[in-house]
Amino acid sequence: MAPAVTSLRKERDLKAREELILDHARRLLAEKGFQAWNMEQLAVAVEYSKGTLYQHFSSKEDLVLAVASRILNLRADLFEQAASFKGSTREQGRAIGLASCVFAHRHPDFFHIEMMLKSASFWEKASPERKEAHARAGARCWRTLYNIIVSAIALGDMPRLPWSAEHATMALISITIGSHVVGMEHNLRVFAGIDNPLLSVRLNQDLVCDGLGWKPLLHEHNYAATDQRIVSEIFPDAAAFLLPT
Amino acid sequence: MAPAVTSLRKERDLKAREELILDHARRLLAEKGFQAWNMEQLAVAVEYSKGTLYQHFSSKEDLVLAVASRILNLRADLFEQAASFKGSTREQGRAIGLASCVFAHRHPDFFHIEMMLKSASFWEKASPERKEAHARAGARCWRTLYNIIVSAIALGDMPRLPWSAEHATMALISITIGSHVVGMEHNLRVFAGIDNPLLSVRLNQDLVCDGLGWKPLLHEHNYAATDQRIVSEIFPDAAAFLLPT
DNA sequence: TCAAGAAAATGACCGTCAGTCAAAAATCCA
DNA sequence: TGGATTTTTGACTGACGGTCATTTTCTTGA
Repeated sequence: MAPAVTSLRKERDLKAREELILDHARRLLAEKGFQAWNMEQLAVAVEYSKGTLYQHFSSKEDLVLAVASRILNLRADLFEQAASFKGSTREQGRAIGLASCVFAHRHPDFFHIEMMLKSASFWEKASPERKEAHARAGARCWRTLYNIIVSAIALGDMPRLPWSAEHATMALISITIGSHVVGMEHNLRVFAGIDNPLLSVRLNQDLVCDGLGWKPLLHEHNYAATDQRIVSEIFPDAAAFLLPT
Repeated sequence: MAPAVTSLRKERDLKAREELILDHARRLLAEKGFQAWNMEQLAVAVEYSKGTLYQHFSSKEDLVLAVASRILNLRADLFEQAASFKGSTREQGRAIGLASCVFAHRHPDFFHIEMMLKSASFWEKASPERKEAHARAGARCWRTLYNIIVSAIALGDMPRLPWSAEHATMALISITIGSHVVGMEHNLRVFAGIDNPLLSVRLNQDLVCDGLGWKPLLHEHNYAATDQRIVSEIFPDAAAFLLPT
């Protein structure tokens, strides 16, 4: 058996190489999508052979899922930062809404990867460990919003009925995902005369929050001021596209 | 030059063969998804050669897009039927909401095809004609809902501000698509304890309609009775899964 | 320092499949 | 009927994901 000190270094090296592979894979995904590159090209880029790639990932899909999970964790990070905003529960919910826009702006390529994950035979080609890791990352996002909504109900900011906290969470996630999907659709944007898709996402989130009766309602509070605070306190570098000029 | 009568028959035969191909392709898509069948298998199924398939469709993606457009037109048919419901504008909107559920129930496999269309390099492999046909089918769905919302605003059922009819349409489409996407996500369903995804779709649609201030609001009207009427008058065979037992 | 054994890296090779095209078959027309 | 035209065919090509026998590198103990 190998000395513990040696095997630890090896493990570290292995982890570093995996990161290297993921970095390059992510770049290729952003630049070319899924089809327009192959494992040989990735191998050349990272300066290892194809066989070595397959020691880290069981398939191309498995690799892409790993990239997706890493980016999804970045989203969860943003959500958790947003949730730390000091204000009413609805303001905290709004901060998460802004976080989803910051994320979309920082990772515009991720949208297509996410759509890919929902389609096709992606999941049956991925390894169980990666699937679980992805589920965990998704759960982080879910939980962050869910906790705020539970607080909102407990504090009386949101009426108890007729929706459970779980369903309110799902509604907000649904409108956010749906708005992003529709916002990417070129034709619909033309029909609806939408030039700033992220603005539509936020308007739609407001709509659902009001529909849920989440107080203070849109017309009861100056949310433009809230947005100012959220941006300056949490996403200072995102002011350019989140706040009206 | 060939006689007109002959070339007409040929055109008809060609069209019939295209339908045959589309029927079988659709079956394969429903049974196996996109990857797990190939053009050779389809050729055997329709009893023509692979080369003949490529006289109708420029690529596998082109063929799948044609299938998708055909199904999307079926959805537009349902929407137009729903829009003919006699009632308030919000009731008509609700009828379209139910139509989207009827569609999801009749074509459960279509969801994955639609997601595929949003991802990857699908569009660059499809022919311009098929892309345009698909855009037309999408526009039919959009327009049906849009017209009702324009009426709603004109009649004062929906406040003029702060959302345009276009944006209200987009919001309802977004919540519908988003709810379907989330409803398909197994993990989220477990988290949220959702056993009937279609019910969530409808609840979320209600949420947005209320958020839009579309009168009569949910608590101002007995929509269970409306649902009864919509189902009996427009979707009589869908009572089993649309109405509470 | 070295040799033997263990572990890791490699890339030639395999099977599959979308898409092509020259040859064959079918159809048309004078 | 036979030659010209159109349509159909399926063998072939190139590309790619994935494998595994061979080679290279590293570890260990004397």
